[in-house]
Amino acid sequence: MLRDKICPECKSKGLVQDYDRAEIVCSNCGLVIEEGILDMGPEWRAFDSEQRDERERTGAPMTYMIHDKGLSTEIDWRNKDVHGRDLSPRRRAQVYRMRKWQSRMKVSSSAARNLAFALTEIVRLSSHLKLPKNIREAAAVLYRRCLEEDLIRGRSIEGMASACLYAACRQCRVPRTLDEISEHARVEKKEIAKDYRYIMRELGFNLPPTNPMDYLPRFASQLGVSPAVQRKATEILKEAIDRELLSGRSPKGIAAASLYIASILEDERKTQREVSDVANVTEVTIRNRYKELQDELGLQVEI
DNA sequence: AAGACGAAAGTGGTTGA
DNA sequence: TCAACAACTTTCGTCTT
Repeated sequence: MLRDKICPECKSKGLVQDYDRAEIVCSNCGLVIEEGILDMGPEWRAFDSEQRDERERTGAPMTYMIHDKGLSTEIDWRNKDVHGRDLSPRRRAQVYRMRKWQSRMKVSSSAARNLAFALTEIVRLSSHLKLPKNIREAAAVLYRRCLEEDLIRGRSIEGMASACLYAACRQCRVPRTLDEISEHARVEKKEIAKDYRYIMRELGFNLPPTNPMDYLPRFASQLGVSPAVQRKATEILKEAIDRELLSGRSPKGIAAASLYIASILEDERKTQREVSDVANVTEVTIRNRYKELQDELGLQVEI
């Protein structure tokens, strides 16, 4: 399937995985398409068929997606042997013990599988979103807690993993919007939001609403404005927070509006369109917010 | 021509019965 | 579960630079 992909640079087919350097590269022009891929192959090498037989254990690694893969042992619940005869008391006690251990093993190994799968999803997402390591760690810790509290059952691992990452971003005050997360996630925004609320409720977390301030640095750099504008926007935001103008408004919109005003005040005017693009809100929202800010803070912004 | 403006209708999420 | 509601979006015509 990889070979059918077309290199965006030279338009030729033939992408290959370079496992030693964990990259997907074009065999024609050498363009690195993706870094940090995972090697799904066996970790040993065989130089002839004898070695292969010797080293092969249970075949190729199984996918984490499918529970069990039929590899685990089943112990019948009836106290009969293969001929249908009753077991001796001694034998029966043994079977009881085996059953008990069997079920314990199953629980722990399925939890481990679940965790392994969730962690790869968290790693995948956070590398797409270019999130720092500490956020990944925080998300992983959160997910482990969800597993311990048995919150995953009945929900999709992908959804819960994405929700944990979203929560970790907010905890660490490096907010990514739900839109940004769901753009790369394998589940819909709706589900992530639902799972997020669920996790917060069940774990007794009480994260404050996102502070518009946390969006400023990212928006400012995407907009390409000077630090002066960012500083000005911060001032405006502080003032707005003091006057409690934020309640009920989307943090993105407020962050965008303050940047817009700041850009005008600092003579680095950006259009509403440009600002709305980086913040992913409409121009109308920016207009409404900046009107409010202007009125309430008594700023005279000459257009 | 591009940007800003604002009205009006539509959308998705929250809240409270 | 449903309706009411506020915030936000979409769309579009008009005004300003």
